[in-house]
Amino acid sequence: MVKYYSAETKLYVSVDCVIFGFHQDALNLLLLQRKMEPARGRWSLMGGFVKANESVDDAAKRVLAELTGLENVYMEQVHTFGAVERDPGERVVSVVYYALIDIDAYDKELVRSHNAHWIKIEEIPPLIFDHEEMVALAREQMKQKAGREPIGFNLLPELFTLTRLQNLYEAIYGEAIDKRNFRKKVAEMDFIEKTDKVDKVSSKRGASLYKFNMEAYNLRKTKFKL
Amino acid sequence: MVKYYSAETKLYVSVDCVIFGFHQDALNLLLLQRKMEPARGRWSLMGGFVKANESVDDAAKRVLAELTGLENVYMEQVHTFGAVERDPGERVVSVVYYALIDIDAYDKELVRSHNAHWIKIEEIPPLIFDHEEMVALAREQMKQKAGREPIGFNLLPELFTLTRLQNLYEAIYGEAIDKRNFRKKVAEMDFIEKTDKVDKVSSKRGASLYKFNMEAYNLRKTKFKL
DNA sequence: TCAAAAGTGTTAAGTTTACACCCATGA
DNA sequence: TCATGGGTGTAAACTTAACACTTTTGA
Repeated sequence: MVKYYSAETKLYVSVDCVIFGFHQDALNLLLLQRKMEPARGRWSLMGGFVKANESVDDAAKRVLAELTGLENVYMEQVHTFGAVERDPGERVVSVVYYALIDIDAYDKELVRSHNAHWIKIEEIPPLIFDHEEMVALAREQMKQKAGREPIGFNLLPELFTLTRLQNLYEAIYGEAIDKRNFRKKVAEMDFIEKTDKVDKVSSKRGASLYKFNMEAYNLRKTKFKL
Repeated sequence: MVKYYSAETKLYVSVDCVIFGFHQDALNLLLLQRKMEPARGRWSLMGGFVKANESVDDAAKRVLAELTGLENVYMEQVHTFGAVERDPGERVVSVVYYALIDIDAYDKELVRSHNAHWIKIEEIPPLIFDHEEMVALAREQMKQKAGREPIGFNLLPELFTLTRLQNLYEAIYGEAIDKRNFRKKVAEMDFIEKTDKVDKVSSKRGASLYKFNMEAYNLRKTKFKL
């Protein structure tokens, strides 16, 4: 291969993942205590370096899979952090992604072996480097997107009650939502389908279980707004 | 310095700039015909490599200044493109930014010397690599942001008529706007200030010139929506 | 005198918000 | 039987959209 750019500098490129889960009516992040230098023992996002033969997106998927064992997870690129001194070890440019996962479906052994823990988003400890800024940006972007596109369902199991869906959106927005107004909107979105199954765990009376029908959503290019 | 990451691969990191201008009631992009390999002679965005001692943001500012002579330009990071084969020369990860500039205020000699030209956004020729995708993303992001924050003024000179401002937003949205509704909204934003100056160029009758008062906007944290 | 752009209010439609009670069930 | 969460409709406030004519002036 011809080397056109040989006069230029190469840099380390990493990915960092802001991994959202929904647990006990609160958003949680999967954070880990570093087992490597620099900053051993301190809290950080899950990250890793981009390799020569993989795309940046693939690196993010790989890093997420290394931690959770999950594939085909909903991920979005958030922002690239490129300050010279952001990593006190060496110069690293980091591309941040967020991932939305169903908190009941991941490889718990793998997560434990990485020294990772789910932490409520309001109780996040100080993070290394610029990771707090990454979290803040990812959270804001996820919030915006969740209001306009049906990505929140990635945080729920396939079947969910309307109360659970409402609690999810309350956690995302950080504010209470009126129950009747919320259900009115959901009722207008016919790709949020009522099943004939009933959840008897969360209440005595039982609540209908719903599911999100992605095909129906894509087909009719329906409006989404929650 | 301790080399923590020496087992990892380094990559070329570049920045590419989608440079918007507003000319003849249309959005324009500043594009150049490459004078270097690979893809010599074909149209592309202005780009450059990130150096070891500069942040990625600074690289974008430098690259923009190299082409236009302008500093303190409004810029936003858009997205990072990281496919392995995106640049057929060598592996390059590119961070894309957009810039909004007043099309009357730039160094025309510098632009000419780079073989760059303003091209109406509806008449953009085929671009190299993934640059068309970069333009599409930048345009969409700029459009979203322009509706919620007062960034459009960066595309205008300090003084402008309301008709010109409306034409700008029509170009950004790609659709006509009702004149009375538009002026009603503008009138409610007291940080868009009427001056006692009048523009006699665009009409015989003369139109009042307005200016955007950034301090007033920041101070009152006013709502913006156009 | 007329062409060309500036400027100006009102009404209808649609969207968003606020709000309170009955229902079904298991403990 | 009662405590708990499930489920339901309406009216007011606000926002957005549609729409047409008069004014000024230089050519």
